[in-house]
Amino acid sequence: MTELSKTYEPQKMEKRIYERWKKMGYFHADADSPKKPFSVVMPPPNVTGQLHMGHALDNTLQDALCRYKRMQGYEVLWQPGTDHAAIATEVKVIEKLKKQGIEKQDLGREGFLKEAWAWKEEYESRILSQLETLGASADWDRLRFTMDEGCSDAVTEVFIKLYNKGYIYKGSRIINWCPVCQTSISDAEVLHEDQEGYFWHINYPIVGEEGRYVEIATTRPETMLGDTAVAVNPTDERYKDLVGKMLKLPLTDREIPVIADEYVDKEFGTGCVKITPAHDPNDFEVGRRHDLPEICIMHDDATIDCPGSKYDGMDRYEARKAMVEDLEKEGLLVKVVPHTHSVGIHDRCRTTIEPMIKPQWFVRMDKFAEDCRKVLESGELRFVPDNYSKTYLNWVNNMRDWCISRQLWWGHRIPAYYCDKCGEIVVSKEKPEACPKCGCRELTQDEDTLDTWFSSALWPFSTLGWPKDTKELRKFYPTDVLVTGYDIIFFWVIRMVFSGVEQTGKSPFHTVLIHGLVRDSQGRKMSKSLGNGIDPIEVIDRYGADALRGALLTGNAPGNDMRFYWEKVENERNFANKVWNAARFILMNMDKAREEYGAELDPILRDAGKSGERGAIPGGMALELPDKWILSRVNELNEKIASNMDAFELGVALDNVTDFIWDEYCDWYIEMVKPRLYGTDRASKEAALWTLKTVLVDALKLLHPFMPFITEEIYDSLTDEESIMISEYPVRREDFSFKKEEQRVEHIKEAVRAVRAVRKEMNVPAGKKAQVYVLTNDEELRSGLVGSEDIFRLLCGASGVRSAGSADELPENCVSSVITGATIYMPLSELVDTAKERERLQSEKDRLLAELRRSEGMLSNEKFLSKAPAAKVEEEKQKKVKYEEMLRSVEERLSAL
RNA sequence: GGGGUCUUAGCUCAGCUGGGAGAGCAUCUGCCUUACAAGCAGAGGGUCAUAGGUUCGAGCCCUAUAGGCCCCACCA
Repeated sequence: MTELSKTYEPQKMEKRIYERWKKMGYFHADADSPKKPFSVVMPPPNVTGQLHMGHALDNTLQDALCRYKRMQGYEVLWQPGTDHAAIATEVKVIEKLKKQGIEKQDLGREGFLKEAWAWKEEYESRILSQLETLGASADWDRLRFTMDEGCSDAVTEVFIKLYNKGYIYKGSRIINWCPVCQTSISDAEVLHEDQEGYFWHINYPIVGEEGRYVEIATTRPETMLGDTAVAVNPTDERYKDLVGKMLKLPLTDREIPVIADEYVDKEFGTGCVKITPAHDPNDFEVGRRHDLPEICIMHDDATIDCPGSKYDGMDRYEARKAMVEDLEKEGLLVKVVPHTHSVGIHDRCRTTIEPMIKPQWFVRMDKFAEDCRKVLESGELRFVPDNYSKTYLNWVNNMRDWCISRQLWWGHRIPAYYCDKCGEIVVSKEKPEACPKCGCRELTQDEDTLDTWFSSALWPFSTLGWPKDTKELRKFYPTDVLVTGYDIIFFWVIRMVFSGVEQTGKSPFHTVLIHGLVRDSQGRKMSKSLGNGIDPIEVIDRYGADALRGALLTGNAPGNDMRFYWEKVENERNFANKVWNAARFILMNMDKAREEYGAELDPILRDAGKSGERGAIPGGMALELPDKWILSRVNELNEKIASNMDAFELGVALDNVTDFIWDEYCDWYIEMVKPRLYGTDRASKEAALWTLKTVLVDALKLLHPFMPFITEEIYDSLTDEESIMISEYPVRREDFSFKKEEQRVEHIKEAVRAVRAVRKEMNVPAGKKAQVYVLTNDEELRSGLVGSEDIFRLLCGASGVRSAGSADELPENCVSSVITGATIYMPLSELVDTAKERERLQSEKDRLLAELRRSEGMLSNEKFLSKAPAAKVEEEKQKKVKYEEMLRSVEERLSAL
């Protein structure tokens, strides 16, 4: 047990608590445990980066789920790890070396990799410690890295299997080339951006027909050096006679044919398209159909590769300018029309992609797309919220072969070897002794590495030891929930799904919980270039991890974007402070009671809040009305929160817990109980203290998945248990259900609110006490209200509560308020303003009349009576009776004035 | 071009299978009441984008329209 400090200072406790959890081994998952498993793999953060708001949200969600399941008695595995982030890391290391005046090539492959590993060690530890600051309860003993030995084995294994089954092939295709990163990238890594550009209309002279031209339009004139044809639509009457003729390609001495192809849109541009098979994906297809030569005219850095030409060596844009000028000089430039078109850029460095033909490795997608569809349709895989199934299918239905080779050093090297003599390809784990075809003993490994996502695709099972048959795999695979943002459904989720199905026969998880982006307060994406990102660690330093977690989860629906507001964090911190002070209040009063009654009280208070029999209401405990009310309320809450959690409505769950603690527990229950704590009735005091503790313990447990630190700190002070992290999640229990009392207290609350409102409206000074009279026919209600005199004294400045049998028994000049089943009167003669009072009653009357009209309208509608459910009709009838009664009271009161 | 999604109080957003419009912040008015001013109490504020339809009943379901956002797509 620790003493609670006077003020809530998260900075002083969070680290200490986290270290203790770690030391106690609470995060560790035991593969031999008999408990039911619950497993989640952490989306591995890149070793290049640091924690941003997206990570904070993603990991808070996972942590909340894991903590919840752990308390419910599951053997929880939250599998953490990091990703080598091939391109991103390689680029960063290159930049770092450049600053030291070193080029990547100078170091050679081995030397460069050494630098990269050093980088990884440094940045990995940084992001991991940031996750700890957030409170992540991941099993750090099982930390993995996409390039560690086991994960690398899995990568090789999968590559070889897929190759042998024919799902991986090598071929010369047109791929996306990044001239800055100097590597191929997959379609998924290309962003399309609309850019302002031009249409250059150029005349290509027809050979042998002096003065006749074909006018083509292009957005990229520099590629004409690689043109090997001009295409027209076969049905285009305008150009029918041209098909088969040759054109002189300007700025060169080459001649190219006019061909006919369906691909050409007659309506667009001039209807004539220059075909550059080596630098445009569509032209590539056309070229293959017509068996055209593929002339590559660019180096890897996007400078022109055209020996003998004046443009050789120029940058692509420099060449464009020079060529346009030359065309103009030759009189071949017809016109220049402004035109916005979509340009492909690399998502990492935003460089304009250059389509190039290169020999690359690909994964065939048709079968895997089918696998992806199947697991969704069978229900083996589902998305929360469900509408992301559509996004997923949309992707799956449009999948093209996946280019997996990268011209990088940092990554998994492709396990393919080439015979130096005959060129035979051998795919194998180890370098073969000799070429199986020609027997040559000289073989060279492929220089390329694999796309980062190739290894992350295996993450759910490679981290559990696959391809070995480990007990971890048997216990925790397939995993339960994958938590991630909608932005990487394609990059990652889909690839994990088909990899899992292919390698293990199962979807790697049954539920994908999708969350949105954390945006800035103006709704913009947080980004480095805008400089509008907010560092989660800074938020934690100022307000604590609990407050940040609360701010990220509260009121947020799955799949929706959210905005970050400091005010939200502040509000969560205020809530934490509220909980803190409520706990202090209870501890204080328990201490006082102990001083008063000695250790006799201990057995009762010790067991309050325990689960099962020990926490049951002690025999002889004199629970009072408010005690039963709050016990009943928390009992219902326990059930409600669990069902919210099970439905992944974490935002709603947190809101409900917050409302309960702040409003019902603090503002009502604690206030109602104060007179008893300050009084001398021992039995009453005991009941109050027992209830205060019991309810607080349950509420803390419900709150723990969201705010782990503060709940642990208080739990530690309040109970003799080891840790809230391993305590039992509260469940509904019959002995805490008090339906009738719940209703009674709701009436008292209504009465208290009515008295407060009237006093406020009448400007009754806060200190002035006034008698409260209750007029009602409801015997039970009367005794309930009169019996709660103390509550009224404390909560709404009443000097007492008396019952009046009839209006005659009331003092002169009362102010009144009609509530459900009763009218409340206060003799405030010197303050009563009859006109004002009449006005208030009149508006109350109008409100009731409107309610009655609505109610009567429904009840006189025969269709409603015949078609609506009986319970609904009955409910409406009761409302009508209630309103009629209230209306009568208001009218009586009006006529009395 | 295809697909998705949103439009609810001044602002940011909840509103789960259709059954009397909610929260936080902001605003206004009182309170330093011995757990908490990082607090308490009270109040104002919405034709739920528009138009139709289904239904006894629509913020919620269907159709169309307007506007916003996102994703995908090879139109030179």
